[in-house]
Amino acid sequence: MMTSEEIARLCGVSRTTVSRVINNNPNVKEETRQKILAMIKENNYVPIEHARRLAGVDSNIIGLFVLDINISESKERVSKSTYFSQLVNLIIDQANNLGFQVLVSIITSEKQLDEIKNLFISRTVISGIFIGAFNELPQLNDFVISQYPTIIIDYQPKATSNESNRLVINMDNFSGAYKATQFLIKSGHTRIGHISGDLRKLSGIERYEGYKKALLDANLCFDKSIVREGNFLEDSGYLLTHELLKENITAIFCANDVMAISAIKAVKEKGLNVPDDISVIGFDNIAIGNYIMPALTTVDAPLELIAEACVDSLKYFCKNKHFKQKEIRIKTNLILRQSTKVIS
Amino acid sequence: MMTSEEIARLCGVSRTTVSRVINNNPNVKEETRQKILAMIKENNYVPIEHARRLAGVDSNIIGLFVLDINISESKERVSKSTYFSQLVNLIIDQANNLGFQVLVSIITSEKQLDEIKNLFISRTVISGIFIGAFNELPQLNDFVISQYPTIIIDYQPKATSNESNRLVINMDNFSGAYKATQFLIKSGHTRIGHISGDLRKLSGIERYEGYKKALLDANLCFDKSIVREGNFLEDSGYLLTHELLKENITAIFCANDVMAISAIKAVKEKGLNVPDDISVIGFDNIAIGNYIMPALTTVDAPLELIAEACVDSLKYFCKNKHFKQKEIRIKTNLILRQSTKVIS
DNA sequence: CTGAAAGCGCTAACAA
DNA sequence: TTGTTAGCGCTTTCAG
Repeated sequence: MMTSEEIARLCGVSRTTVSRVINNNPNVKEETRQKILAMIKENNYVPIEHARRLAGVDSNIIGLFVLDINISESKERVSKSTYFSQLVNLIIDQANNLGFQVLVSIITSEKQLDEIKNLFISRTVISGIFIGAFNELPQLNDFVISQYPTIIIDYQPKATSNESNRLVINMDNFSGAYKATQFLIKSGHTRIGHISGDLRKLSGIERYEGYKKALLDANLCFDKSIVREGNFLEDSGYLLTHELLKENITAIFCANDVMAISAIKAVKEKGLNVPDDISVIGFDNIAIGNYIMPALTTVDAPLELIAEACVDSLKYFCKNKHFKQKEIRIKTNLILRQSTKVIS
Repeated sequence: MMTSEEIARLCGVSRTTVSRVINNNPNVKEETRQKILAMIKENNYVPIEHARRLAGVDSNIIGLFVLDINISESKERVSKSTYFSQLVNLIIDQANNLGFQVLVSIITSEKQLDEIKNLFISRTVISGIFIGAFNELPQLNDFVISQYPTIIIDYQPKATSNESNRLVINMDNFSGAYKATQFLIKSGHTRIGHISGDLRKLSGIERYEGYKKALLDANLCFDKSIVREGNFLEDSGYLLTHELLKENITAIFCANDVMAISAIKAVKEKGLNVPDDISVIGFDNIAIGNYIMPALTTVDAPLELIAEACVDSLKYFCKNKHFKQKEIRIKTNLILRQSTKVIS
């Protein structure tokens, strides 16, 4: 096996010098450096990570933890949803671009959550990104998020302890939902139903709040009987729409696109038309939304920006040992397509 | 910082004994073991991974590599597709369940591919799973797949060198496509278009082959003018369907669901109806396919089984230092829904 | 059943 | 500019 010792011998220098070259230490004669570099390349030498880490070099592995505990009695998993999958991929991609490796874990039980903690303590990862947490976060061990640099996506922190190594990144759910609802109101709708997301999650809560506020600001009464609590997954959109259609509504604001798409199916099954009879609007702007009929009006919530913010912030943290800010909000935009319509 | 030394001191034993407990070595008096275990728990002690690795304990990190080089001139990424995202998630989930950690990397350039190689050499990962490779695999460095235990999904290996540490896992694309096409034929269709997947990938090739064979077996002529080469992504399904509709066809077999869904949109835009005018059938059985109108007839290609096969095989490899088999084929099943129809 | 000692491959003072 | 030396925290022979 190739070691730095071996490279050193081959070059007639000491291991230290080889180490200097590897770590870009300037105190090496250019000629020596080139010679060593060549030898390294020739022998396909790569230092054993564990040895470097043990000797004090920081790991470049960040943990990406998808919390997916007990979403419902069923075996449905948010981690399988388009939305989460995409976000995971985007974060990995961004991280790889900035020189991080990403260890992804899907947490489906308390036991697994403990193992996550160990990833930090054992220094397998240097920091972590959490997604999918319930806002109460009863599950997430405070120990971890207080001791290690941590980013939480879609979460409203409670305590204010030790904030310098914790960052929260959120969509601007409230104003996105507000804009969506307001748009429906401006289009003449007054009976606007809402299928919420999981209300244990910040995005679910805030989108619901935005919907309510828009209603109130327009002097429309907020009628709880045309609101249903969904869970961001296909079947809830489908089933709850069937319920909602009994309530004399002309529009539905769904807390995400997946539910909106299945809402459209439910509407059609009822013999009604989207958008002629019922307007439907989603949230997220997933790719397929533009490829269904009618194309889905939605709120663009760019996951790329979340991924970027994550990784940039982590990079910043590595340099400065603290995050630049406590919270980042990502702007959302209404995307008008064909699933909504002006009514008289 | 807590170390095994410290635990040892606290318990009045040597590090060796603590190490034995951690590694489940039976040669420890039960009483001593319990005492140490308690102390470990009390102090939240977890051994530093790097130190263990350096001392010879195998890593439990497997690499999951999504090859996503240059799919087309555009910036589209297969790694963002529902299909890949899901597969990635499923593999992670399975792996976590069997005690592996998963390091995911998305490879978008030759440079990144080199870095992958380093992950093996530096012993960051002990083995790797590759998905998204072009069948020619000009990019994938043979060095890696010949030296390290490697699983490749959706790939037809050429060489037969060093097979004991390489496993290929594939869907039964051919028979799935065959069944789909045959079903359309039995439903009375004779002019059946095909929108293929990326023909640089095995799944693209084999689904195309299955389509052809079914046609030939039914004595229908294979007409290249009603075949279009797609790329498994939304827009190709959409655009190519518009082309295909000029060709006097009554059915389209799309190489995956995402293209099938956008094909349906294209058909509707043309003022035609699915399935009355045009039958559409997909492949993959993604979740949303059941929630569009009409619900998509498709070929179920269960990613869970691939994920399971992957991780089980890896587990087996860890024990026996070789894979149990060279190739695994996952069965596919036709799922009949509403996007296809019998014609006279 | 337990401990002493050596060593995994690397980095980082400190000296030269 | 380079080398010597001493660890990093753990596992693992080998003795006892």
